[in-house]
Amino acid sequence: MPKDGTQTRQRILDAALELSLDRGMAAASLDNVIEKAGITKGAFFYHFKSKEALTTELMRRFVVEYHAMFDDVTARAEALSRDPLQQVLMLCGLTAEMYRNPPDNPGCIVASYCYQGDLWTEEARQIFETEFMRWSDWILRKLKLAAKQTPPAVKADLRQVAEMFNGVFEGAYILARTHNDPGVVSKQLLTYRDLVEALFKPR
Amino acid sequence: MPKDGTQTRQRILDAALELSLDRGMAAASLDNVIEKAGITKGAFFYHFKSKEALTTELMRRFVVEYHAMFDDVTARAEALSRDPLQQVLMLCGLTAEMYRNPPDNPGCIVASYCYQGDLWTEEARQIFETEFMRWSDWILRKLKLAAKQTPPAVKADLRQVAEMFNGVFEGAYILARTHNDPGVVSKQLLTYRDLVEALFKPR
DNA sequence: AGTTCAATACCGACTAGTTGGTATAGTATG
DNA sequence: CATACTATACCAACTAGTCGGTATTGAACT
Repeated sequence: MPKDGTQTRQRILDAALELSLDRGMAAASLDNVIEKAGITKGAFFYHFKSKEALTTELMRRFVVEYHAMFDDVTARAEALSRDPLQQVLMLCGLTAEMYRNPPDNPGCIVASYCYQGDLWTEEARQIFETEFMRWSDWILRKLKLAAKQTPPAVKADLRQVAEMFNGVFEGAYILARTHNDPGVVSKQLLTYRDLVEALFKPR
Repeated sequence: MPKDGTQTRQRILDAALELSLDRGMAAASLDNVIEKAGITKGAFFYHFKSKEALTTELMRRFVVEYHAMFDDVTARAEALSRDPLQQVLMLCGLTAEMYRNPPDNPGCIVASYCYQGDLWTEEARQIFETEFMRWSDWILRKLKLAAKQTPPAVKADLRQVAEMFNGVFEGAYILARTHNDPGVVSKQLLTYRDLVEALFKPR
């Protein structure tokens, strides 16, 4: 049986993720990655054929994880209630719950990558768009069902309301950095939930 | 008439802003800036003593402009209505109006800078935080007045609702990039307005 | 009027160090 | 014995920043 290299590979990806959220992969050098991962140049190029290969792999890993989180959270929300509005509110609550003990400097690689010039390829864009739409499409479907039960308090573009989930999420990461308070991520998510609830409050 | 260097200085700043929003200043090289500004190395270092000086100056210029925008928009909102809730709704509407014809690839240097490692100094953080709070504090003050007139439809943290304005704003820039649609910035701002309106809809 | 002078605005070659990437020889591990 | 590395040397391109020089200007002096 050959030596297991998956650990080293993960270490490289973890280091790259950290650097992505700190300074962005365009500004991070391979030496930075190598040092943080505690390996050598040879090991790096054994696992990745180029820096670009690393960045795309990092993106893919994020999508897989985020996708799994979506499956988990939506499944739990749908199991907890039959009411579509309640399901949306729970999606927000459950996601917020995951950020109750946030990392020191929370961030999202989508936000990082989209300000990274050449790294922000059309392919990367589409992958992230697809992932975002998985969330917003689910929310939109539920909101439309909710609107049938209770007409919204004001006329609002439900698609934009649904997409705002992702927007608030990404925006909250930025607020977390400007206010130096990782806690705002969950607080913003919960406040978004409250606003959606208000929109569908019977009158 | 003496030779005017302020034009060149502006060209450098404009080029740096564009590069900031494209790939971030940490990844942008001075050669990039120089080429985009159509000048030479000598000219650059005549106007700025270092790359860091450029980035801080860029930040300062942004704050001055954003500050002016705040003064303008809040003054107009307060002139158009005496009702605090209406003033908040108008702030959103007027800001959204400014993004009806958005640039090709809208972005914010706050979002860019906070993922720029060393460039994201404590000083920069505080400057941006102060600027964000100017907006959210104004909104919060108005929302508290509105809450006295009409109790909110749901119990919500008004401070978080106020801060969400900045969050939605920044988040919308990211959505604009992932969806490749500059129009979402104004749409998100208007949707935030609708949600705030729903929160204070009399029942 | 012409000459001198200094300040401003700018040019572009140069340097020391860093970048992503290659190469190669050797070592440890299952 | 293949896999998974370490260590080191190397490369061309690029990095931020320096430096000596130059062109243009207005004002002071003759």
